[in-house]
Amino acid sequence: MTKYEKKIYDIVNTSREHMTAEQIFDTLKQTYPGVSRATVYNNLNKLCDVNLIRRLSIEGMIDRYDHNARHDHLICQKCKELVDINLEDLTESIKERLDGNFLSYDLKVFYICPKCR
Amino acid sequence: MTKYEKKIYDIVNTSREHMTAEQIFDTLKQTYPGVSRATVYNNLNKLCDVNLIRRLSIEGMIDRYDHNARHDHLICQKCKELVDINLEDLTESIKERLDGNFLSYDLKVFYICPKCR
DNA sequence: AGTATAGTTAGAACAATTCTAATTTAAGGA
DNA sequence: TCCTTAAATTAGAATTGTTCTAACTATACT
Repeated sequence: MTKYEKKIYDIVNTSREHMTAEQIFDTLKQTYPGVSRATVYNNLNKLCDVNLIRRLSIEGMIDRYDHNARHDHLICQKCKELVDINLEDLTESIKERLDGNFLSYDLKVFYICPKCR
Repeated sequence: MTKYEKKIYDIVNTSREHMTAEQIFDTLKQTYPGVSRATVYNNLNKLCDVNLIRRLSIEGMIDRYDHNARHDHLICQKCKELVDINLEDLTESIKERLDGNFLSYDLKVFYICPKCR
């Protein structure tokens, strides 16, 4: 792991804020002012490929990056606010269904948040 | 519903192929050669807003549009091939958890497809 | 018919991400 | 330590899916 890869991994894992690439870029600049956007994207892609972090693609919003501990997401359909939620772990039941042939899953729940109701 | 809205709805509902906006545009041109891309996007957005169709945002691929009957998706992490799958319906258990405050959910399962194994 | 409203159009604009080619850094011998 | 090669990083151009804009058209309602 290069210093950038490590630092980006740390930023994503420490934050509980579902950061965008741009926010990660800004944060990284505090430590390495000369860093380039391309480095951020390169390393984010690398980290996602090896499943060290998780990319969140949600309709109508740009990609966000999240730590990889098992959890689900709750998204307000109006304001798009995104919060963590822990629903029942489906790993075993999906594994069974797919004959063990399974990598990960991603569960998003849409609702209207208290503020928007 | 305008003729375009209706036709776009039909195209998405008839296809079992998770079409992109561009593919829908091409198909629509067969019936209405003069149609504009903006019309396709406008109507797709409208149809998604009222939940008549479903937008699929999956990391690393462009948005696709799908009929809205309850089903889940299986995605190959290598080749990104996308297929339908029907896993256990989580609606009731999520509703319970959120005190009825719930719109819909979206479950994606990542695996390596037979071709890529 | 006349007027307001909604829908459509072409293409410019935008923004997130990827690409490119040059440069820098790191790693592993000799 | 120096040399060589591979890997990582850089700046900014390019790409691309999508939205925006302003003009135009169709539709619906008095």
